[in-house]
Amino acid sequence: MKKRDSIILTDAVESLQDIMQILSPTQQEELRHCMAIQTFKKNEALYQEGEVPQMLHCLIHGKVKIYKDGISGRTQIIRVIKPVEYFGYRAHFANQNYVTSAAAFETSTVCLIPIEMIEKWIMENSEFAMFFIKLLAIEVGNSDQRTVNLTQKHIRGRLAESLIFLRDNYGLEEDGATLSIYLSREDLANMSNMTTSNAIRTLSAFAQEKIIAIDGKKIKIIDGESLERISKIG
Amino acid sequence: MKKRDSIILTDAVESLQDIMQILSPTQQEELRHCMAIQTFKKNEALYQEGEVPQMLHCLIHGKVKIYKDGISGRTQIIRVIKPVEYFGYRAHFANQNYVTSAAAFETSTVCLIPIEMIEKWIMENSEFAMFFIKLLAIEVGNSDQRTVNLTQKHIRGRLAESLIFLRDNYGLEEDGATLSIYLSREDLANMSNMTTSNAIRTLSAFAQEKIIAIDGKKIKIIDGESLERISKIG
DNA sequence: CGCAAAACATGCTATATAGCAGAAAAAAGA
DNA sequence: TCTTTTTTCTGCTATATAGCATGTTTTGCG
Repeated sequence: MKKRDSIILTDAVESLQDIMQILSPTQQEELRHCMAIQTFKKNEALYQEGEVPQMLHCLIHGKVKIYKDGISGRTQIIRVIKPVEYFGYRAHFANQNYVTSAAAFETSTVCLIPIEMIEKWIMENSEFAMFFIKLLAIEVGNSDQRTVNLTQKHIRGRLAESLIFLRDNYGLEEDGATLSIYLSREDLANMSNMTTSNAIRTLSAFAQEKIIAIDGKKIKIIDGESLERISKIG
Repeated sequence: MKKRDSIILTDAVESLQDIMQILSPTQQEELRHCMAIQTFKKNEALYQEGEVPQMLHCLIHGKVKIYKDGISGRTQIIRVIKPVEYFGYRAHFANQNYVTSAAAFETSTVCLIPIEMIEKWIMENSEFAMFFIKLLAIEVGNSDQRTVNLTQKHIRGRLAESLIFLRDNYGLEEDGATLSIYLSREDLANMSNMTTSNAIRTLSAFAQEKIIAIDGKKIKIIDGESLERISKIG
């Protein structure tokens, strides 16, 4: 058990290369001492809307969704996380409680770092500060783009876009065509701002048009160009 | 002319208090030397999607919209700026060209600061860095909330929300009821993710229900509570 | 393994919102 | 001031998408 933990920790430290490189030797040492590893099962919540943000999260293994529960039981998936990405720190810097929730799509390993330490290093280390400015700046741009896509594109365009995004973000399996993430129709709907029925229907339509092939939750992209075209024209 | 300019400059320096306070005396001096003032007429563009970001903008007087042109001629107003707020810097830190455009709702005075100077001061001054981390962190939260509101609320809810937002952001006139910003129905529609026709129709409906009173572009909020309720339930 | 629960599929209906046309009013410009 | 252009308004129609019901398949669990 002890051995297994330390292997995971070594793993984690390796994953944190991007910020490790920026930190000073002293800060690196501090990080090694304050970080913790936690594993979440499929569908388990990492944090929930309303809670006080205390940890910066860094995804080491697995897949995570960030979502908001909205009007009348509808959920919007705001962002999906892949290794190695940072999340769960924004609310702290905005002096807010979490306004989103996070849950694991599948078994996921997360490295947790106390947010006060992050803040401390930001104040000590301007490159470290710039690292987070960059992350946030990119995120604002993505969020604005998402707003326009979700509001202006039609159902087919939105679903096509989600499929393309999943391909580009999580990649494909060895066959070079099957999405390497297996989402429920509901999750796909919640990413694409539509009802589950419509996600099912539209997915079937794409399959009938030979743009994709579906085998349960497995989705194979057959005609990526058509998908791009559908996504682009809306 | 020279005198008028310097009065405006003094004005601007006063408006920049929040960042002036954070900067060191040397940096303050640098800021005074590199800043410029520019005035934009109603509907004039401050910058456009695709351009290279070179200046941080700070609105001194007036009202500005940040928007994105989307599918088939539709426009989404992403954010509206009031004095004294900073904008136009995000793209630089994300290493992108502008992905949004900015234009003046009405005659507006803007203070322009070279973005390289901002970056320099961020690297020199951790409090200054933290200032921008906070701005961006708040902006990501707003953007995520906007996504859910625009996608999940119905037309009445979205318009009600826009009206409330305009009241809270730009305030009311002396009568304590009239919005102090006069927007076209089209701008109102572009804020609320609907067609101009529907903005007009829904506005008329609100007027008929005695929730607001309309006199051309003047909008008077009569029943703020109803508006809040309509906005909340979607 | 067998059962219950969840997820998926399909068809039908209801409805919110877009789109368009034509007129009136307001604003801009000459 | 008169003319032209833009904006606002109203009504009608078209359509995209939600909502619901029902059956089937898959998944999870005791």
